[in-house]
This record gives sequence, structure tokens and C-alpha cells, in this order.
Amino acid sequence: MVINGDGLTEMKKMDSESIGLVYLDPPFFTQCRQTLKDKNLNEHSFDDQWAGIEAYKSFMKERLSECQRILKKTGSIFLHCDRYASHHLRIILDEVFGARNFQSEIIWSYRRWSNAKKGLLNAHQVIFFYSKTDKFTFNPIYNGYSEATNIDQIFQKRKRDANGKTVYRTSELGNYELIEEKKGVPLSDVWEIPYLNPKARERVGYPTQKPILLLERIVEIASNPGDTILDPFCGSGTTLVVAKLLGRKYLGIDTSPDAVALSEKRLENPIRSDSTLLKKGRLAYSNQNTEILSLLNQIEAEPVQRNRGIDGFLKVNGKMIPVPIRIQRKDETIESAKQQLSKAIQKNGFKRAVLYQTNDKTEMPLFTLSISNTPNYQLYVYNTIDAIIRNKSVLIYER
Amino acid sequence: MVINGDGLTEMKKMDSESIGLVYLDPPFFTQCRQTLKDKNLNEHSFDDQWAGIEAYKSFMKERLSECQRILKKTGSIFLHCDRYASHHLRIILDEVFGARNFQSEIIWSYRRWSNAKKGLLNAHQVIFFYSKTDKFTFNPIYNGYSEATNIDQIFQKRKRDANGKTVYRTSELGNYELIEEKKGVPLSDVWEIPYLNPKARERVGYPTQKPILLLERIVEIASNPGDTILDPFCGSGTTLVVAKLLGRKYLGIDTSPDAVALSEKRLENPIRSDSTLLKKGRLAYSNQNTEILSLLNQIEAEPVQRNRGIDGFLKVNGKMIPVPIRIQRKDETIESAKQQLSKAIQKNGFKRAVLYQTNDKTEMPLFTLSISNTPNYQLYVYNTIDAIIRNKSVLIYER
DNA sequence: ACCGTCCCTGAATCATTGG
DNA sequence: TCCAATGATTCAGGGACGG
Repeated sequence: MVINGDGLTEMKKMDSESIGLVYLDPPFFTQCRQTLKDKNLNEHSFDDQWAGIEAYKSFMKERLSECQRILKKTGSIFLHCDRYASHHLRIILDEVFGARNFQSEIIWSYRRWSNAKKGLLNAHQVIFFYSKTDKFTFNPIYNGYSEATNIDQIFQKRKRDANGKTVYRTSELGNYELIEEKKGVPLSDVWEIPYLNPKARERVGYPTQKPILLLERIVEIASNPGDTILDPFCGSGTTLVVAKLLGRKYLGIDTSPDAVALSEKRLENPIRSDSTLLKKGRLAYSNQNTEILSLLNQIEAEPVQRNRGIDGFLKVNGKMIPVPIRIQRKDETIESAKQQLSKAIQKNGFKRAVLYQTNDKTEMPLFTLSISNTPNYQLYVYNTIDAIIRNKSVLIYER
Repeated sequence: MVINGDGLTEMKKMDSESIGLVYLDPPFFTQCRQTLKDKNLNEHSFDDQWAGIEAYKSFMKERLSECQRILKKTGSIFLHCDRYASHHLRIILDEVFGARNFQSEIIWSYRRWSNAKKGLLNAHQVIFFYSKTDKFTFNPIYNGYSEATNIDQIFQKRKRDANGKTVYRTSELGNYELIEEKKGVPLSDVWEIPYLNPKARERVGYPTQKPILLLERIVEIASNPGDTILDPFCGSGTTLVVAKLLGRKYLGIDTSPDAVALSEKRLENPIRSDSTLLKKGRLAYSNQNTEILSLLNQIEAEPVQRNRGIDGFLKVNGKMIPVPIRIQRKDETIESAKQQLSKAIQKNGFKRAVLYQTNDKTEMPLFTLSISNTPNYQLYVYNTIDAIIRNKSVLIYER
């Protein structure tokens, strides 16, 4: 159900201990401060900021207290925070839920378009996870092991010897004793989830809309099918859509009639558009074999993952220049490599390109340089890494 | 210089606006609470914890105020927080430095050994970055582009067309106009840096010792050579070592004479040891070729990177079982593959193993199963992926 | 309810082996 | 003698258990 109204009023009507999970993405402190400013413009101008944060805190505390009341004993709350107010919100959560019920500070991290801000690029948001009691519902998720883990060793049981040192256990016959199954590594509190792509089908025009995967994780780990999920600031209704898709009951509240209408429409026909990045994982983009990456690294070039003809761009003093490079594949003739590269560079209008010849160089001198001159571009072919590096200066575009 | 004494007393002696950068890793609130608890064991009970946090807050506020005083106008402070007190510390920072001088909440994320905790595995720590004024020193660092970025496109200059829409610029001839150099993506506020491993030589016996790389980033971005770096809780002296290596002046304070002695010893001969993980990166561990990885993925097996005979372990319902699998190489006879696998499993004491035969199967039926029985183990040979998947249930160890 | 003790975990290194 | 492969070890932080 989606209700049009004020979260506080609506929650007050609800029964105690009736909700399995609350997710909130409240209005940002900056936004809130803005509206408060507009409303009470006459009353205070001087102590504006202080009044602002106190007003925001009492606004949030009232609502969080109601959330606490209506949560079941096995319930949890996930509070999505504004970067300028997360510390104030956590103080309120400590007061309302108790510091002992703090479970996690979840970091949602993502890559983002950069801006010109002085300082570090903001690329994460914080979600606080508090439970009502220590009997909270939790469904663990397990992931694969680290690349650096010795997976062939972790099946071996261990014990402590007489000196308290950990050693591997062996049977009487001298064989290692084995663990029967390994679930994997528990999900950590840092979640790398792509920011909702502006073009994604999922997007319905709400500025703070959250990715479905983020909400899916929260709903999966902290509730069971049949539980009721509440979102008191439901906006475009992502939480509700996820709840519906995962077989949970759902309840959304928003002050905006437009938001309520939008949520209801989305719930009629919930779409789950997975971005390619999500489905395939970040590694799937790294479809080049390690060899190519290692060569690019030696040449000092930035790898390109999404172009058939181009493997990377040269770097000079750590800065990328618009000179594409291709590395000849093992199963590829030099002519075919030339064609692939030429096609790519002509399309994008590059003036110079480098082809690194890796095959059929047995009868050639230590390094060769051949320039294909056409009206549009120059193609340099080298067959040693050294030659490429030595000739980089030639390739820089004159200013 | 390293001083043995109380940070507060020592800082009070120092001149105002004399320090370029402060890094603090104060004692954890939990430790603090523990000692307070032990002291007041008789009183204890209800508002024990409350007294604890207030004491911690005033302890920290006194020290942070002194830090603010002695920082230069271009200076910054980096406060490494305890997971149970980060919100309280940020409130103090807002009070002392002003909310407008908040620059970043840095997330140091890492993989570490797991434990049986109910809930999410903690895998990050928070560092707050505040500046004294908005004229703070900041040296940007740039990194490579995301795997999902169209690197071949970002060289193209853009403009706005008549309708205000952004389009690529072209010259009169219809070619794209190119940007001459790109620096890369600015460093974000999420730093994935390996945790100092228990076996690392770099460790000097301080449990809270920080990786050199973490401090290097801080010192590099927020100070210039010649600046003085202050660490009022210097512990094993990592901050000072980094400052020295990067040509900054340094000043460390610690109440423990042992810590001071250790820091001084480390400073005599500052060593920056790079671990393999840092030097080569995570990709270096993935020495399996793509083909094998893809097959393992289809079979649903966890890859093993460091064992010659074993390529992976089978998974059943997402859980790894101690049944190793090997995939026959193209240039390898089935006998040789059998031998390699046998050797590995005998050494580690596995009872069952699977060999996937990829060659010489033209004259064979659609799938074959051959079990080599020896007293110690059973070796199953299959020649289709389907057969392996279908027979997994046979391979599970009985309880 | 609370304490101390013991056990389990997996990441990533050091140390040793073996070709 | 050297280098890659792999066996061995350590750590902090939970939970479980017993007193």
C-alpha cells in the first residue's frame, strides 16, 4: 500500500511491533534547511544554521522514535544518510535504538563522474543499520575468496599444539583432516554498487532514486518473505518495488501526491533492469587477458576495455595522450591488426596510432619502425616495447 | 622529533599556526570505556556508559582544540576514528573546526580475515578530513579510468548546440576535435588499501599499526615538502616514518616510553617495504587463463590460483566442497593430467577428485565416467560439463 | 548477567622445498 | 645456485561454553 500523507501522522496510527524492516532515505539536511529557511524567514536570520540543524534533528527524532515503536522485536532499520548530517543522525539512532543495537555502518561506494571540487571526489554514501533487539532477523550472504587466499589450504582443519601455536590437524595415518564444506566469505559492510546510470530504464525521474540492487541486498539480509517493509519517505517507490519482487508486504508513505502516483504505477508492473555492469561484474569488462594488460603496463598506457580496435592510450608523464595503441594478438596477422586499428582510429578522428607487433618478428632486426602515411593519420608499427617508449616524444601532439 | 609525554601538555607549549598537517589515531573509545569501567567497578551499572562517552568526548575536545590552534591557515587535520565513536568525534570536529571546513569522510576499505559475527563483516575504517580554512594545501592525485568508461570517447571535445544539448565538436572536415591530454580521474574518498597482514615484516608489534601507503596518501595530498607533520598519538611512528621519507619535518608525541623508543628506532632507518599485493596488484594473482576460468565458472567451481595440480574446487548450492577439479590442458595428455591431479590430491589428503577431459574425445560417447579406485582416493573423469554437474551429488562427502 | 577461556576464521605474508 | 611453488604461520575479533 502507498499512502499520501505525513510519515509521522501515518506511523502514529500504526500498531506497535508490526513492521519487519524500515528503510528510510529522508530529505537531505540541506534541502530541509532550505524549506525551513523559506518558511520562517522573518523569525530568525542570524542563528539560521544552528536553528536549522536542531530543527532537522527534532524532525528526524520524532519519526525515528515512531519507527522504533512499530518495529517487531526481530526488526531492523536502515537509515540512508546525507553526507552533511550522518553524524547527527547516528546520535539520534543511538538515543532511540541504543548504542548496543548498532550493527553496521554500511558504505555504498560507486564510481562517479568527476567534478572540479578542490579535494577528494565524493564517491560513497552511508547507511546505518540498527536492530531493535539482538534477536534481529539476519540472512547471511557469502561471496568468493580473495585472489590472495590459499584456497587449497583452507579445507585443512587446525588445532592448537602444546605451546598454543596453531597447527594443521592430521589423522593417525598422517593425513590432513578436512572440513566438509566452506560457505565462502560473509558479505562485508562496504558495498560497491554502480550509481544508477542516467540512461538506465529503471530511472523514473526522481533525483535521489536508489539502485534496485542496493535495496535488494537490504531486504534480503534483514527480512523474510511475508514480512512488512516500511518506507516512510518512499519517493519513487524503489523500496516497495523491491519488496514486491522479493515476496514481502510493503507500505510506503510520501507527502507528495505525485510520488504516490508514481510509486503506484511502478508497482503495477515492476521492472528490474540490470545494468550490464551488475550482471557481468566489473571483471567481465576486463576481458582482455592478463598478458595484454601487463604489456600495456610496461609500455605505460591506459587500458581501454570497450573498443574492438584499440587496446589502450599512451601515457606521457602519467598523462594520457590521444594516441591509441593496439597489441597484435597471437592468432592474428599483422595486416588484420592494422585494419582493426585503422578502422577504429578513423572513426574517432585520431591523428596518430601505434601498433605493437608481437608475432613473426624472428627475421626482423631488433626493432623496426614503419609509418603508414595516409592523408588522415599516421600508423607507427614497432616490435619492441623499448622502441615504443623511446619514440613516445615523437607522438605527442604539438600545441 | 619524538616526545614522550601527554599530547595535551606538549601541544600547549607549541606556537600557534606552526604545523602543516595533523594526523591522529586516538585510543579507541572501547578501550577507554574498559579502563573507566575497571576503575569504577563499584559504582558501575546504569549511566556508566554515558559517563564513559562524555569523558571520552571531553578528552578528545581538549586535544582537538589545541590541534586547531597550532595548525597553519593552510593546514588540515586527519582524524582516524573508532567505529563506535566516529559520530561523536565528528560533532567535536564541527564544533572546533566549523562544519564549513569539513572536507571529506575518507573510507579506508580492505579485506581481512573473517569471523563468526552475526551481521555484516566490518571491513572499513573512517578518517575525517577537516581543513583549518578554505585556503588549505591540496595536491590532487589522479587515477585510471573506470573499466566501464568509454575512454576512446572522452578525448572528443564537446560543445553545446543551438538547443543547448551537448554534442561532440567537429572540424570543418567533419573530424572530431581532440583534447590534447587527460589527467585521469581525481582520487576519490574511498581508499582500498590492503590491511597490514599479521605476517607482514612491516609489523612492529603494534596492533593498531597503519599501512605506510595509507599515511603516504594523506601526507602527499595535504602537505608540501618542508611542512611539519604532527602525530599526537604516534604509537609505532608510522606517520613520522612516512613524513621523513617524503621530505617533511615531523613531530610525534606518545605517553608510552616504549612507543617513543620504537618510533625513534624506526626513524633511524626508515624502510618502505612493498608487499606483492601492493606492487603487482590483485590481478597478478589471477594467473589462470581466461578459458579455464570460464570453464570453472560454467561448472560452478571456485578457482584455485596457487596449486599446479588443482584448478578449482566444486561448489554445491553455492558452498565449496573438498573435491578438487582439474581441466585437461590442450597440450597435455590425459595421463599426464591424471598424474598432476593425483599428486596434488594425495599430498593434501582429498578423498575424491574430478578430471575434465577436453581432448581426444571424438570417438567417445557423449560422456564417459571412469573411476580410478585406489585405497586412498577416487578419481572421476568426465568429458562433458553436463556430466560433472549432474554427478555432483555423488561427490559430496557424507556426514 | 558476567567473566575468562578456548575455538574458528581467511587474508596475506614468511619460510622452506624442490626442480 | 636460483627461482617458482607451496607449506606454515600469525593476527584480532567474534561466538560458544563453562563456571
